[in-house]
Amino acid sequence: MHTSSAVARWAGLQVDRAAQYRMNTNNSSSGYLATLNEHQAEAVLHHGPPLLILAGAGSGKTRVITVKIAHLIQNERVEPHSILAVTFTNKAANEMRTRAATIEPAAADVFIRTFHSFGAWFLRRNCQVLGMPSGFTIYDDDDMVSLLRAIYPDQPRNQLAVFARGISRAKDYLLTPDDDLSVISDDPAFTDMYRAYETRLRQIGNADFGDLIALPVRILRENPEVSRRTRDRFNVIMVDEYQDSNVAQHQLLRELYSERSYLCVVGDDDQSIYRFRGAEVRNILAFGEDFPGTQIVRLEENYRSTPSILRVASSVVEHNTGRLGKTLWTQRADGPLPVLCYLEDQDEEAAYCARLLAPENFGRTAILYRTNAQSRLFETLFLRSSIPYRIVGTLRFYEREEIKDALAYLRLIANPRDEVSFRRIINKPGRGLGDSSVEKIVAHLGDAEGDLLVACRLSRGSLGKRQTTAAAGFVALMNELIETLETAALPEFVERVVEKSGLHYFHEHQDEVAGSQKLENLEELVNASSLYGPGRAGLQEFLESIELDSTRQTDEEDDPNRVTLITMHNTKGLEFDRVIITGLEEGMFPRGENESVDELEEERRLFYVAITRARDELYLTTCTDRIIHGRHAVLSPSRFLNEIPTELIEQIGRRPFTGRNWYNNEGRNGESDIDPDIWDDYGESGGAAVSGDAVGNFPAGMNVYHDGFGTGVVVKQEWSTNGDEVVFVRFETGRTARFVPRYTPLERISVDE
DNA sequence: CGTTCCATTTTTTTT
DNA sequence: AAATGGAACG
Repeated sequence: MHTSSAVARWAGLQVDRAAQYRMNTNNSSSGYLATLNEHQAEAVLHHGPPLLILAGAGSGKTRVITVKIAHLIQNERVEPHSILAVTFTNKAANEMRTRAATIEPAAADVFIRTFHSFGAWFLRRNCQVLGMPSGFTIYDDDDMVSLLRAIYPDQPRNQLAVFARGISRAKDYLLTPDDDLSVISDDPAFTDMYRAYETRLRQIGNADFGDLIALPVRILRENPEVSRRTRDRFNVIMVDEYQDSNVAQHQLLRELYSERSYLCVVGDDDQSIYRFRGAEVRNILAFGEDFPGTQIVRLEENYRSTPSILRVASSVVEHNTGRLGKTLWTQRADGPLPVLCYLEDQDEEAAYCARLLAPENFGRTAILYRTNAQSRLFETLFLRSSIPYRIVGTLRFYEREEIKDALAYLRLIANPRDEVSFRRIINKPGRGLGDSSVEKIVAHLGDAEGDLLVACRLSRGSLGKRQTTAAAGFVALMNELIETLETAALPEFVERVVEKSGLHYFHEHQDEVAGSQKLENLEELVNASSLYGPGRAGLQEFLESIELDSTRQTDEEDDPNRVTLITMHNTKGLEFDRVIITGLEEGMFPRGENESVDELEEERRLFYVAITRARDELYLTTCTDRIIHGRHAVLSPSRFLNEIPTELIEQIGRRPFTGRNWYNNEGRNGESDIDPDIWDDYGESGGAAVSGDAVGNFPAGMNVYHDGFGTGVVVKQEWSTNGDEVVFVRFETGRTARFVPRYTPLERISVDE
């Protein structure tokens, strides 16, 4: 599914051929080379100075990397375990592992990791030099906010989330609280908060995502011995999707690289879509400056898409400035023109997608959207119409409440200083230890060397009688569980945690009341732990695997004949026969109103990535009306659609008037949207305010019907400067809209009370 | 202390 | 629509 059929066929072919070579000759990858084009072969055979492969979409870069790995092992006699291959996503790492091992079994020993997973591995074995315990667990974004909340209980959550993002961003750029942070935040409080956060996190002994990169860089810079050992360990370093690396990752690479090692990075500046988390396209544009002597190979032949699809992709991305510029070409025959369909609303969009689906193409089709929330409607409809689907990524199994609760118990057992986890579960299920008790306990952390269980014991004097008993009970529970950890197998232990913590009982009850399936989810967590060994080591591995990859890993009933629902970001590196890109409306995609040129270009690159996932067929959909935050919103087609020459696509349905709509016309000063809050005020005042004495066809208070919005009541009526009657209607849906009845089909209705 | 209800708000993408 | 946070109440 991840692999193109062409590539899969090719890889399969190579296995046989490789086997023959191993039997007859003395290991040679010349067979692979025969199937590569000139530039791909050049990239595979290249050695010596650093290599930058500029690989366009679908140009077979994964093939190049995996063949190169095989080539290095077979012909260059490089030890597999001294090869480090870095990717950005777990999915990409898994795929690379599989494909490399298919070509060359010895590649199973190649160190293939995501940047963060490599950082975690490195940190576990070297964090002692920072005085940090190796039993750390990894805090995600949520945990960062929780930690900040523990420090600043009075700050609203979303405010702290802004600071948490700032801290993440600072770490992406290797900035500490001692550095000039004005590029990150202009809030004068930011530096102090960052400093306080760092201090607390170090006390707890855990690491956040940023630390997984930043701390290794620091260790490598400050410890020549560790640095030497690490550089000796990896003779070959390869990095995929380099356009999405951030400054910290770039610096980490510099620390890992030495004159004696071979470095090869692959990337495409047109596919940089992670600027929001610190990715610097500059890393690839100026790669040669940081790694002198760098040679460049370009891969521009596309093996994936039809020319019709590539033309659309190019027409879009050409609107970006500041790109290296490349022209993709293909030998494929022209396919059908991509289709652009104008639809009324999101329900019609889902229905349209459903109509495009048939059992023979379920597995060949992917539906793409900008935000995870957009998957809902498709899910609902597909469930009803029995269309099999799978959702990639969004199913954050480990982010569900009950799972996070159970994980918090596990984490607190793994690290008794984990304050965030402690706060999460100390009173869950309820044991009569509320906020005030928690603060009293936490106040003893100083004397307890940060150990929360010790703090619980120390706080005996300051707590009330009932609370003291509750705290003692909690400590006893934890100690009992710790004992279990040392004696039982991991799943047995996890099951005991779920049971003894009271979560099982609590959710058993909740499930009955709410009809939820939380108990089932908890059981799945127990199952997931069965892959890991016993004791602290096993628990730690289990937790790390979850922390670094929050998507559900169980490849359950892996029926390949299912429609794929996926965010555009998640499609990176994937390809599908048929791709439907949905939600192409201003405000949805590109997202936001007043974004900078840079942000807009990033969205455009995302569109480019999405388009280039398609092999044979491409569909684009855009809606006039969409419910956002529970309210109707009138949207115009994405500006990206205007960038596609009309002769390159087939258009279905009617294109709404550009920029505005028939029921939201005029638009003063070019602004077609009117602040709905203004209308709400009229609604509150009973719709009495009518300027002037003239009575039109739709006076305030009249009940009306509109085809798109249903029934509503006129809350205000006035006359425009050119004499047209203008009415404001508040619909039952809660939405208020402005109409000029002369242009708008608006019906007067009577209402039977 | 803990629950419930009401008002308010909502950057989205991922490691 | 969903999730948060405050206020009010038991």
